[in-house]
Amino acid sequence: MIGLCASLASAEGGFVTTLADVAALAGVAKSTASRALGRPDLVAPETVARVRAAAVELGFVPNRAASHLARGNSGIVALVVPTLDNAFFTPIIAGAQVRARASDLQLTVAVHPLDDADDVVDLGRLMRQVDGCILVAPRASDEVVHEVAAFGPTVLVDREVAGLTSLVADTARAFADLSERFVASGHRAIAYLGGPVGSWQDAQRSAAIADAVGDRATLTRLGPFPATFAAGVGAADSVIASNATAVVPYATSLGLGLVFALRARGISSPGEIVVSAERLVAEAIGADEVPAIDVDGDELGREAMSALVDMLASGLDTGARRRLDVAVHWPETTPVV
Amino acid sequence: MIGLCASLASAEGGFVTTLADVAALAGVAKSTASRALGRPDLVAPETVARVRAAAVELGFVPNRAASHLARGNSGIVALVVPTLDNAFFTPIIAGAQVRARASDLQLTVAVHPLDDADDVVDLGRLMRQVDGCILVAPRASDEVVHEVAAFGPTVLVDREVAGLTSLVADTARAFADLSERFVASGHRAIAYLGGPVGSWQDAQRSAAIADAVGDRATLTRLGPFPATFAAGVGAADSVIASNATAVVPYATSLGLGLVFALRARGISSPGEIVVSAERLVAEAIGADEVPAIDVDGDELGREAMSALVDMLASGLDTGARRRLDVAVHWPETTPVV
DNA sequence: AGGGGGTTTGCAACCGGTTGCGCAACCGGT
DNA sequence: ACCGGTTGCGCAACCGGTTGCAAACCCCCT
Repeated sequence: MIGLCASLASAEGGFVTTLADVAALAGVAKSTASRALGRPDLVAPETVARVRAAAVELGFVPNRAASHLARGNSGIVALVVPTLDNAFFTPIIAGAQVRARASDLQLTVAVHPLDDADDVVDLGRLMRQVDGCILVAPRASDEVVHEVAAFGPTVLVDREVAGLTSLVADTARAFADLSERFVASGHRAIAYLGGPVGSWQDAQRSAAIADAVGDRATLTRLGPFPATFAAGVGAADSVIASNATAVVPYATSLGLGLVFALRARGISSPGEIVVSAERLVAEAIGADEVPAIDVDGDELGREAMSALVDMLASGLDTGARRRLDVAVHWPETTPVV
Repeated sequence: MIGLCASLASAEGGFVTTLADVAALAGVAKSTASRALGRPDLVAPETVARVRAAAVELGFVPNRAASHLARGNSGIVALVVPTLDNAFFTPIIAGAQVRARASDLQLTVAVHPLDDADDVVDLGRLMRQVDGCILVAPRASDEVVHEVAAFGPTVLVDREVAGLTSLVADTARAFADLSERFVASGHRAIAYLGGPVGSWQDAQRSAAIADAVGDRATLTRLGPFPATFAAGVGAADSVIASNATAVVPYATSLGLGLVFALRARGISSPGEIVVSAERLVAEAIGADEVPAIDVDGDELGREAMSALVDMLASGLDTGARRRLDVAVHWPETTPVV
């Protein structure tokens, strides 16, 4: 802890050791100590060793504020998510957090739906304070995304926009895979529960499924629906009306709601209607026989942060687009028509 | 954004304005400008106005690193949670985040189960870098909590330890309330699904329920259980064996698992067995007739951060314990025995 | 022996707010 | 008009790393 008032400082052991102390103990100049710790390649190995030993002995912890002031950066990166109420985002945060700490960066999580262009002003203020940003903005318009990205180094997550570096979970591919298998195991009527209006992923997934199914089965696209449990419950009737025997829901919560509502109507799932799910939910439902996808949100966050760190280190934004595989779990016991 | 390399800086409008610029424009010394902005009571009102105007005109954003360096603090507070996989913690994070930003503090979320004394060392390193800490450590031992708190200003959440400032949701009180009402509406066999070993809240809740029920009904305490869906499923048999007509589960996920398993066995809930729930889950189950509690995690986080901010500002740790009311939702339609 | 190139190290000037101290102007009171 | 007491403001010294620049030194080659 730093700079506490007396009553609080009492909890604190002793004084803060500075780089100057380390340098003194090692018998070198402050500058040499700094380089020995930060860029050892510029200093004689023997000196590096001495300085390191001194640092360890004194329990030296560099003062971030001083470092950032001198380097002219903030050491903070922002992670912008639309909401915390969706279980899809929290693992991303956790993953990004871990990777950020590994690179000694502070992560600041900003909750911003960004569905409204006004938010950009707010966000702009925040962005002036950070070195870079990971943007999870599934529903923002391309323009808004561009505006935000213009503030500085930005990595987009789960969404692609021309010219910007992005990292997406290839859920569309996984959904295509699922529908393909549904068709292959005899299903002739498939329904896709579409996601929220304007969702980039929804467009991708919808297209991928249509492509995969082709004319080998009828595909009913329902929606758009918000990614909520309630919406899933509400979708049950249209699903039944569609006569689909297999359903691929846009989101976890949507599917869970549907399964719930179907069961309430006496329709077993899996059984009469197979609803694909997300791995964790499949486990929760207690059903091993549910086809499921497994998006590794943690990896998504980690890799996005990696990309941002690289960007910050190299100083250039390659605009690269990367897609992460999404595992598909296809149980032996999946009902066949 | 600060300090970008050329290719990235291109995205950036112009130069960073410093306090010196503001001072120059206002025609005062840097020191006066600093005071005008930070401690207006020390400066002539007319001067304050001029400086403020200059600051606005130049779009001045103070450099945090410089400020922290000069003041000798870090502007960072840590929020330690045992895991992110539990929906109980995320609203706390969100609430704390909001309040922290309002006080211009960075929040760094550290995931630390703290069930192992070794973690303290890790955490110690982190704590040297921050101004204070909010600790959510439901299962850590009192000793470990004390050790962590010794690092600096600390606010405990959802747990009380002698001598430390804490803020808890009075779930125990709510649980007592629930059991009381169960008894009043005729239930004569009540079960409590206990939480994880060593949980402070579990001890509180268990005791509060026992106290509330007294000898007016039989109370079966089951557990300990981890706060997971699976554990809830697994608890179904013992619940049935207990002949309880009303169940109060320690945690949301535990109750959800139980309801699921009961339904799978053809036992309706609510109906034959009433399982109390958490408001959001009750909604999800689609059952308005479920007695539910409503812990405002957001408020918990917000108020905890408030307490920490006060502590930091005043410089003294009062060791105050505060309890937040937990709302109890008791539907008209709750089954009566 | 003299000179070139490379490495190692120290000096000192930053980075941009904050704050102790001192000077000056201004107050009402005698 | 003189004086102790405010009040308002500026000077300059910090806070603690970082880095450009140049000095000192090494090895090797001509």
